[in-house]
Amino acid sequence: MMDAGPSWTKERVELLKRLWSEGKSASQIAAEIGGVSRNAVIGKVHRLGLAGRIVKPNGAPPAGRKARGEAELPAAPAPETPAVLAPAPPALALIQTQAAASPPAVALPESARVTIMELREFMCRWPMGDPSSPEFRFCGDRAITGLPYCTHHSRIAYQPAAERKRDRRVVGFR
DNA sequence: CCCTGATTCGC
DNA sequence: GCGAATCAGG
Repeated sequence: MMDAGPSWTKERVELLKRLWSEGKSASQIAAEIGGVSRNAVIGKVHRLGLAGRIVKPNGAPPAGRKARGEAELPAAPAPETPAVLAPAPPALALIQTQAAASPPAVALPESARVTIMELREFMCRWPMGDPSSPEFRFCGDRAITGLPYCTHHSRIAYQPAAERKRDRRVVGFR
């Protein structure tokens, strides 16, 4: 006589609604309600039309997908040289390798350091730090006229082949 | 690897 | 309608 499984009874749905509106995560709700997986909770939430409850303060949606068919971008039209970016920016791998290889002592002339918003045309665009981090900065020193980098970083960026070969530690690529 | 929610699709 | 599988992203 027992039900095979306590599906979404009124009580359970209301509990779901309440917890969801309280900001509980799907897995938390699933645990509290019991008998259901977080997937079940999410599925139900969507069916109830409760999805996408609170929008982030700024406006960027927390996370989500678009659709199965078009997971990735169709193909960025490659908007030419962004102008704000260096014509030939050093590969990220290279940058990190260098940063890591540089002695903490007299590493880079971390004089300026600017955010992308503070970056000006005459400033050195040498990236410093993890681009995905809010701490990410550009060198910001006075760039050599006509070049995207300051003297210091220009030497690194436009290192002669011969010199590179000798000073191989920086390579990486591939 | 942990977590989040989103979507799909067979049941 | 349901929810596991799968996905994208933090």
